[in-house]
Amino acid sequence: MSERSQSPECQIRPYDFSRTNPCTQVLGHDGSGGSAPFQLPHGVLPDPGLFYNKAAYGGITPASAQTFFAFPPVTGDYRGSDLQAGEFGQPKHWYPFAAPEYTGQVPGVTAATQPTNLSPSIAETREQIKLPDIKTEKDTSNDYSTEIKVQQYSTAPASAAMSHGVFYSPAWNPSFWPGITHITAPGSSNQNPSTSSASSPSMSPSPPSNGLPGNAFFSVNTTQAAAGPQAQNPASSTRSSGSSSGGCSDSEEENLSTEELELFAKDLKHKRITLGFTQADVGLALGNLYGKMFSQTTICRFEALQLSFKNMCKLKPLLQRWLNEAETSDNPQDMYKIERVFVDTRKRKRRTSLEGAVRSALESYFIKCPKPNTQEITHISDDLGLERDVVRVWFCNRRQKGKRLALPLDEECDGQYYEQSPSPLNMVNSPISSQGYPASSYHGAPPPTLYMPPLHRPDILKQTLHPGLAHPGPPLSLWPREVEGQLVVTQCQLSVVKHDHIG
DNA sequence: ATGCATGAGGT
DNA sequence: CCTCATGCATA
Repeated sequence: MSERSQSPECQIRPYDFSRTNPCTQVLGHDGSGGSAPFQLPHGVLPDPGLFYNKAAYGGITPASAQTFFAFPPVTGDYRGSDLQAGEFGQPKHWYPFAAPEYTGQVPGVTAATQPTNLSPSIAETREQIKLPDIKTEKDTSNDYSTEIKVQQYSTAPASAAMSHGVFYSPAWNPSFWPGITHITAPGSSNQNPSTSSASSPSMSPSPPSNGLPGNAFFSVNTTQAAAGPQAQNPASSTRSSGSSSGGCSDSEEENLSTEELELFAKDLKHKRITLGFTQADVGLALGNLYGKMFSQTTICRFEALQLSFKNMCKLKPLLQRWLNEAETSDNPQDMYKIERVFVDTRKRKRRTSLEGAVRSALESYFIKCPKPNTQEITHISDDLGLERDVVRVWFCNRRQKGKRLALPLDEECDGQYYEQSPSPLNMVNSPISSQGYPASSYHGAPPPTLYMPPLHRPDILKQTLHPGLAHPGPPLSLWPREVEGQLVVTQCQLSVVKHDHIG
């Protein structure tokens, strides 16, 4: 139970950065590098093994790197190949009534009824929910093809029914939020929007002993109406810088301040733990209560304030309600008694595990150019021996991460992303109103005009760059100049060059 | 807790 | 091809 063991506030604050300009630091390396600042990433990290003990990898030397992905255009769809095999991070049974497994233990829990002693039971539950690992990327390191043999968890043949996709409660359609207005759940139809919290059907209704929570959950859909109000569709949301109106239209709160969110997140975590729930439990509970479930990841990120402001606003109301109910309920357990959701059967691409050196290289590239164009991506991918898509996705994620971490809640550092800035190195002070938190407005934070590559946090930096690379040692790879003789004279590169001189 | 991935919705 | 929300898988 890792969860419960940690202190309510041991969470990390993603947004406490040092004022140091990472750019400067990093770039400083270039400068020090003198005339050879632009070595190719792999050149800079000749032997990953030196940095990481994972020598097992055999190191990704330029040479090996190329063969690293010898496989053909895997680009294809990873899914579909075995629609019915299923992915199995979790059991896929979903029973209209409680699933045997659950019922088995739930009763006990239900009977127990002591919020604080749920742990054991819950633990069990989770045990069951979680399934044995399936495979490790490392095992199959160079061979995607092998993945095809996938798992054969025979559980639910239901797969046929749904080609793929995650299934929320049967009655739910994914579109949930957008136009909740009047969805009618197959099973039930009693809506009572108004009393969202107090009357949540799933709260404690389920007969303690019998362990047939299923029913209770079905009615859940009703609540949906309640949860629905904020049916602002993500797309249209305006959340403009104003923040107040945009993202969260839920009747509950609109003018969430970063501070409020921060407090709430903390409160949530604390209470959640106190009540004996894990993040995953909460995610499931939300599904039971409001129809839309969330993963442990999301809950985790919420608590850690690692979601965009808009996203935080959107989720807060739900979590708030959950919290309210959880606190009031006699049987908080009911809230997490899950209705097992079908795990989608899509075949997900095997997660690429980027080796440390490669990651560092990417990081370096990122610093130089957070938004590489197609050509650049291609170059990078070639250079590192990665699939283009992997690189592309990496950058996407990197940017996203940057936004999440760089300016979450922390008033101080709002909006300075790389956002479009032609030259990240120019530290453009873009008024981005994209995903971050409402700028200033809240605490009159003076926006530091820094290029804030998400790495401005020492800790992050460290973890991202890895031990051996965090200091002015080996110049991190930078945009290669020897660009296979041509192309890539992009803004990014230009900026790099420019900066180079600076250094 | 976080890295990589997916997919919807937008240019 | 991007952003954004989100989640599986893994460290």
